[in-house]
This record gives sequence, C-alpha cells and structure tokens, in this order.
Amino acid sequence: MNDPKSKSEDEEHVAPTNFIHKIIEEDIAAGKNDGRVHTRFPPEPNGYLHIGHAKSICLNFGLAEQFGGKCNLRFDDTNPVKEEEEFVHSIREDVKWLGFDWADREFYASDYFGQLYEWAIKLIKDGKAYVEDLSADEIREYRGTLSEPGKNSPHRDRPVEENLDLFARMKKGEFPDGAKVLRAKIDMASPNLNFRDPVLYRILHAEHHRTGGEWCIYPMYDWAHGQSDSIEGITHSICTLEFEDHRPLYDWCLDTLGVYHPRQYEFARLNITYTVLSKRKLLQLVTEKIVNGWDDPRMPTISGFRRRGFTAAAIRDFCDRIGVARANSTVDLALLEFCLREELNKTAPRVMAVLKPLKIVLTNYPEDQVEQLEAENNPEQPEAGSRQIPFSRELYIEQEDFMEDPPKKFFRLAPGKEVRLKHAYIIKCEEVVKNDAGEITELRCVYIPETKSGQANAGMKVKGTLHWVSAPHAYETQVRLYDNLFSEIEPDKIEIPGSLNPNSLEVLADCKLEPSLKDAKAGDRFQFLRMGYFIADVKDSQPGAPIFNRTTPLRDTWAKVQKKG
RNA sequence: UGGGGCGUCGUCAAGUGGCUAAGACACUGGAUUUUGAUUCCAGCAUUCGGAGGUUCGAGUCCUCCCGCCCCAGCCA
Repeated sequence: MNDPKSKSEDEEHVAPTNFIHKIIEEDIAAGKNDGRVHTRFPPEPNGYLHIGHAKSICLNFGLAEQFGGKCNLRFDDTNPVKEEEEFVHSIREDVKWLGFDWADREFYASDYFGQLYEWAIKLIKDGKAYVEDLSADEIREYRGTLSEPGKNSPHRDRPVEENLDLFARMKKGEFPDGAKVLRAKIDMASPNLNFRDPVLYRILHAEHHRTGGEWCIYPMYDWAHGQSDSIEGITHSICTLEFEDHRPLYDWCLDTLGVYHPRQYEFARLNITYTVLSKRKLLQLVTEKIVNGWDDPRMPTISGFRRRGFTAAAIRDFCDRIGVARANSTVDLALLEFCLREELNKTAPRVMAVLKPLKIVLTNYPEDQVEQLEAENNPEQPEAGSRQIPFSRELYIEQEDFMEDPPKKFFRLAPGKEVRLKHAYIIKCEEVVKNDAGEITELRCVYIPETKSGQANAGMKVKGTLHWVSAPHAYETQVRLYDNLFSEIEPDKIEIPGSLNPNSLEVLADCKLEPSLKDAKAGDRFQFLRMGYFIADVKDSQPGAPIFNRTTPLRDTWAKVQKKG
C-alpha cells in the first residue's frame, strides 16, 4: 500500500544540510561524545501527530541516519490528566508510517519517575529545592512580572529535614491536589522567568496511562526532560524555539545533579499557509465535531494526510525541502502539493472517472455494440502496461466539459464542435436535449469511425480531449472532494469559526467510474484522468465497493485563465 | 516594559570579509502533448530591515535605529 522509501532512492536526492547538521559535524570533528550521535523524538501523548511533528521526526531520525547514530522514540508523559493510551498507539503508527524505525528504543519519561524522585531528594538535601505551601495564584504574584523582580516565598528557607518530610508526605498522598509543590531554589530576581524558583513537582491524584495509581506527584517538563535525555545518552536534544528560554534551566538541572549533559538546540516550528497547526485548535476541531475525528482527510495530522492519500515519501520530501532554521516562517501550501504531485505523477495508475455526469448518446453507433479499447496505465511508466475499457453507444462525460455558449478559448465540447474521447474516437455534438426546466439532460453526438485511437486521425485535429465512461458499464460510487479546511491564509491567527472554509468537503453521490475501479483495494491510489489524484478510502470502502477521496486536483492552468477572464 | 531570539526574491532558504547573491516552490512567457496534466526551454533580488562606520573589498565585522516572534502554567 505504501513504500516508505521509494523517493529517497532517487539519485538526485540530496541529504539536507542545516545549522544543526553543521553543529554535529563540528562536534564529531572535535571528538565530542566519542563521535556518537544520538537524538530523540519526544512527543507528549496528548493528541495526534501533525505535519509539524513530521518536520521534527524527519530532522531527528534523519540526522541519526546521516551520521550513523540512533534516534529514540520517547513519550513525554509527565502530565496524566492530558495523556491517553490511544495517543501513544497513533503516534507509534504515524512515525512508522513515515518510514522511521526506533528499534527497541521506545521510552517513556514515566520510566524515570523513580530516578527523578531520587534526584529531587538529592536536590533538597543540597538545599537547592523546597516544598512550597503557597497557592498557584500566590506563586504567580510572588513571581513578579517581565519588568519587575519577584520576591522570595516565606517557605523558601524551610529546613532540609522539613522539606524532606513534606516531600515524602506529598508522595504518600497526604495532601490534596494543589496544596503543595516542590520548587527549585534559584533566583527570584532572574530576568529569565524560568529561573524564578520553577516548580519541579506538583500533586496530581490522577490515573496515569502507564503507572496507574502508583504516583500522585508528577515531575514538570523542566525536571523531566533534560534528565530523560541524560539517562538515554542523548547527544543532541533538538526542540522548537519556544524552549529556548528553558535551555539555561535544562543546563542548571543537569549541572546541579552532576550527570551526563546533552546539549539542547532549537529550531523554528513549521507553519503552512491555510493550515492550523496549534494543538489547541486541532483538538477543538475534533471535540466540536467540525471534522470527523483526528484522521479526517482535511486534518493536517499525519493520519489525516494518510487517509487523504498523501504518501510518506512526499511528506518526507517536503520536510527536506523546507529546511531547518531559526527564523519564524510560513511555508506555502503549494510546496507540499508540489511534492505530492511530483511523486503521484510518477506512480499513480491512470483511470477514467466522471464525477458530475452528463449523458451523451452516439446516434451513429450501433445499439448493441461494445468495443474493448486499449488504455495505457501510466505514460510515465511504460512497463505498467495497458488495460481494456469498454466503449458503447451511451457514455458519460463531465458536465463542465460541455458549454452551450462557450468562450473563445474553450477547447471542450459545444454544439457543432468536435473533441476527442481519450483512448477512443473524435465525436461531434449535434443536438442538446433539455427538460421542461430548460436544464441540459443529454447530448446527441456522432462519432467518427476513422479517428479510432491509435490510427491516423483521418486528417482531423481537435484541441480538446475528454475523459468518459461507458454508461451501461459504469461503476457508480461516492467520491469526496476536499478543499482547504480554512479560507484564511494564516488561520492560526484567527479564532475558529471565523476562519473556516464552508466548502472544504463536497460529497458526490453518483459518480461514474470505469469498471476496473470496482476492484480497487482500500488504500489504492489513482490518477483520475484530468480530475486529480484519488485514493480508495481506507475506512469506508467495502470489498468490491470502494469509495474514493480526492487527494489533490491536478494543476489547472485553464481554471487560472478563466479566472482572469 | 526585563530577558531571549529573528529579519537575504511573492514563499521557504544557501551564504561564516574577495568570482556577476545558490537552489526550490510560486509566478510569467514559449515549445511538445490523445490528460488545458506531465516534460522541455526562457525570464524572475545592481541587492541582503534602515542609517552610519571599519576595510583595497561587507549580506557577512562595529555602532545606532526600526520591525517581528517567545517567556509572567502547579502545560509540554
């Protein structure tokens, strides 16, 4: 169904280089870590992975591959109230689908809860941490502001023995949620807010998806992340820009503990035009049922793209092309579409499907005759061979391929005009049949026998070639057309109802597809000639009754010409 | 506002003082085409947020200014 490595075998494929790549090269040259390269991808299992994560996955696993190193998959599961097992399953599946392998190195921050607790005790004993009784609101007040220093908590100088006792009782479950926290004792006047006695542990009487009820105190990100990196022997801990201000604290924890010290590097997170990538908004789309789940084909999640028909290779290619830098940026959605089409053009078999049918009758074609015509499967891939498609007196063409009163550059069918039917004959439109409401119901045409596909055209030339399907042989099914979920170019900057595209989903009930498509398997991809790339939906297709999703339309310069007028 | 970052073509992005500032996407022509697709060919930053300065030479170094992003969770 999917060959995750097909594209990277391209001889023209160039391994991406970026500032982190260079840092690693320099580190190796300087003999750091004995030349070892070990990265990690550390998602919190509180939602599905999206294409922004794909950038991080490609970076971390890609760097490890390029330098002959390793990359761990680590679930950063320190907040049980937000995390679920469903999310760890989907994350594993998505990373795998993207084509990366973490072998037996699947870890969890929760694996280290015991060690983290011991380290916290060491910190208390060293007089570098204390138990805080202040409420969350009070802590905020004491913290000061961006421009004013904070002030010390009245509990800051609690004796070590008292801290040890209180922290042990926190762990035992003697206090309710929010009653106490453990704080590092650093500097309440630091210009870096993260240094103003950061909270290390909070009390959460919550069921953890892995440790169950074993713990009721949980470490904060800052107390868990660096140490997890250290324990796993990570050499380069790569994260996004918003963690930059946490780096001094990352370093402080490791140095204070005196343990192995990985180095943190930050890069700019991905933004794409017309796409929402904030977890909060993605969750909102799902919970408010604006979309049908995390894998709705309109979602920018890995599972959404997969169901939409994107290939892993196209997503990886995209991640390689966008680069890795420290400047905030928004990548044009057109680049993702380009990567997709570039691959699908080479690999997707061509078939014919009429999505909005208009019946035509060839008045000079014998009533009972059926011809089997030869059609190539993929002009980009001659070895893909050809197949037979039935041709008969009654056919369907696309409604938009006929105009009663066409503009000058319209190359398709019109009264008295001729076009070629792909793989078949040139036809001429002689009569337009309408119902009482004046709507076109049928076209009566003649076919020109000498113009059969493959033969000399009997001196005829036509500008247009249309796709078609034989009416009595057609496989009728549902096809879904998808468009951007948002009509705003930067929807992350606008609250949700306002930015939505009301036409992001169009369900077409009675599409007419060439008969071979009846046997398409769930997950099979095709190019519907002139209409775009489609995939047999993995969830809603039945054996012998596939339903199709449009992955993306073909480039359409005619539409652009029309728009210009 | 204190701190931390970032500003090179419409969009990403190379560039680490010295050939006429890579490449890709997008866009604009034109050729081929039984997909208005694909493919091909051509065009597309005298200038690097701005102003000064150092230098034989500056996108790259210095100074000042401007703009944008991140931080005041017991989220990550």
